[in-house]
Amino acid sequence: MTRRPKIKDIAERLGVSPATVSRALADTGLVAEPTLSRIREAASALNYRPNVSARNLRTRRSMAVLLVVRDIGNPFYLDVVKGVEAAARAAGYAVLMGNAENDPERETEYFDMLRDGHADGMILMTGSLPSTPDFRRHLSPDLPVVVALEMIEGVGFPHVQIDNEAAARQAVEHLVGLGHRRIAHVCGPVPEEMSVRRREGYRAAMQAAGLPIPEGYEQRGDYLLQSGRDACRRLLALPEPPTAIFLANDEMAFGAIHELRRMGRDVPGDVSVVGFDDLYLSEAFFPPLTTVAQPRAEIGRRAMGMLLDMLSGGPAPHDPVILPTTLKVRGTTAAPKIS
Amino acid sequence: MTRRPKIKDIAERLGVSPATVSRALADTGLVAEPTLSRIREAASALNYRPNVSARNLRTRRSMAVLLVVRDIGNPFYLDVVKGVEAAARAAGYAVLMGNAENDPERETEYFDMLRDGHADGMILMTGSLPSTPDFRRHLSPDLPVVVALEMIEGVGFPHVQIDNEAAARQAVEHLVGLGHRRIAHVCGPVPEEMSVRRREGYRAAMQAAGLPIPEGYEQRGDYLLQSGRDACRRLLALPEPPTAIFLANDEMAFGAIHELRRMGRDVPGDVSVVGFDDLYLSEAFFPPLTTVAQPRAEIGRRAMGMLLDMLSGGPAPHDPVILPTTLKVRGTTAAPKIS
DNA sequence: ATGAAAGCGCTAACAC
DNA sequence: GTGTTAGCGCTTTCAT
Repeated sequence: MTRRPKIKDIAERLGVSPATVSRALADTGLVAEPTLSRIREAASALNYRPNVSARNLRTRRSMAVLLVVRDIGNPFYLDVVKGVEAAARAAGYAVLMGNAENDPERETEYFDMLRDGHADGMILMTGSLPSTPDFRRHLSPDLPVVVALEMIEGVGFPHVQIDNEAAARQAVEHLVGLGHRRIAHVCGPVPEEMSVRRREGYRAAMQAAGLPIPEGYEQRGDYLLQSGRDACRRLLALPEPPTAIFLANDEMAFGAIHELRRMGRDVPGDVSVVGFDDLYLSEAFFPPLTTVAQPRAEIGRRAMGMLLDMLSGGPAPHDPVILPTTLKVRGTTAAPKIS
Repeated sequence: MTRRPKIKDIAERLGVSPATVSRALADTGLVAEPTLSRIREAASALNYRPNVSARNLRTRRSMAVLLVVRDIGNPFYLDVVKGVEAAARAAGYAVLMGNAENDPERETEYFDMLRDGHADGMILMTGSLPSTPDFRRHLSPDLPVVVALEMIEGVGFPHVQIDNEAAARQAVEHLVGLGHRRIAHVCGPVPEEMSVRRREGYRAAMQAAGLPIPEGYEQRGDYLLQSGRDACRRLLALPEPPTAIFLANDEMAFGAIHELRRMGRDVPGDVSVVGFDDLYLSEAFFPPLTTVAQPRAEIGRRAMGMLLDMLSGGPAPHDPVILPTTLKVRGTTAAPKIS
């Protein structure tokens, strides 16, 4: 036997029909005992494996899902991907990797992959959708798509996410609670929804505490290390520099801490720093970073769970699933010096 | 039109044969101009996309590759995955995610996925293979499999990797060059090949420098943060504690630095630390970590490139591809205090 | 409980 | 340059 065995081979060997072999191997419970065992043994002996293309063609399903992230190289996604993978695996689905790189054209391609049968469903972790009319025309809210981490408004896909605004607010309240009054914020690339929400949380907390947001206290970043550094430098150059900085993600927070240190400031002695995301190893930094943790693996699992429900004919949930965040108070925040 | 269009629909609409449509859409250059354009336009108007299951069944290829890592949650793989994804994408291949979790059974499943047509080839980044006789029996060296990062001996798969021993040796030589004589090592989970090689590099460098390796100077770790901490504590409890520690990866190095700081030791003032891998953000630590960088994205690209060559009928390269590493001298290493 | 037959949608021989 | 035909390997009516 040099050729890969197919169902027909087993069937002929055993003098049964291909249909029976298929039924036996699929555990349908429709095949009676003497035959069942013989088929299983023969399949095992021949080291038979069903051809997935043939099966997919026939069943019109691929038993695969497509996971599309903004940047596969960003550690931020590690746990989410892990959660998705685990849930998919448990349900017998394979996971295809999608890397959008913030490129609308690529995103379109992933939607195409969905349509052409590469995958049965898609989990989208990009903050936006291509805006070409051609794309919009073919967009339907009952595509098997779940949006996770990010928000995409106006297309009716189910979401699983956190309350970014409330979480940011909590982070700033922590600083306020420590006695800080001069608190600055470095936001992400507004007007992206996530960046806006985190900034809104900052503003809400400041207002609730009756604190002003002086000119220059809101700096714009892009979630990368260098932008944290740059924003920090600008903040320290202010006539009244802040005693605390809340940055919209951990990576920028590391950049800021670096810059502070380079300029001879102690963290948290001179300036407190709070991040957002609780990256892998954020706790291992020195000092360990105070930050907002989101349940990333759980987000991945839930997103996959929702997708699986939709794929098995369930209705697309209309309300977004909001998962709780945790403020991790660690070593980069302290009371301000008496001034 | 409510149903998904198929080739036949286009063919009938245009009064040509399905074969012609297929050829036109596949850019075979076999269809002449009046027809060609009409077909393209019709396909575009109908928003036609070929069904991949049908195509895969017919062509006996899936145009997908399987990427299997030890732990998808480990940041170590980020750039490798990115490199693989980029190369695969450029060649028109999709990437399926495999997460072995050090479980031989799972690994077997991924080999099965290869056989059953889920993917045309596989990139393996696990250090070992299942050892069950059943698995070994069906193992052939001309499976389209490339091993990256790790080494798997005795099965004849092509490899792309770094010279772990030479790289480790270089790291230790750096410490020797700074004047250190009491240099300890925290290795990975020996007897895994990678851990062994890095340890051999340490030993070779010590021997070449005429330095002894006192009892207890070789500690065993498991590449995780906590084991770096623990090993460090044991090293400091030695009668003659080391002035420098070379750890087999960055994560353990962070653990060690943490522990050193907790015990009031300055890095690099009291103890120098060198890691291995140059993790994402290792440079952002304080002090920035001195470590060995390997060209991870390039490893991914090359592995994928080799796999593509094999898939297009090229011979499996017999000699492993060895990519160069770089010692990144940063802030955690300095000359020892005069003692 | 099993078999016969059809067909999923595509591409590749082979004709013309 | 285009059409005809067959068939990839499987699952699923429908019949018995």
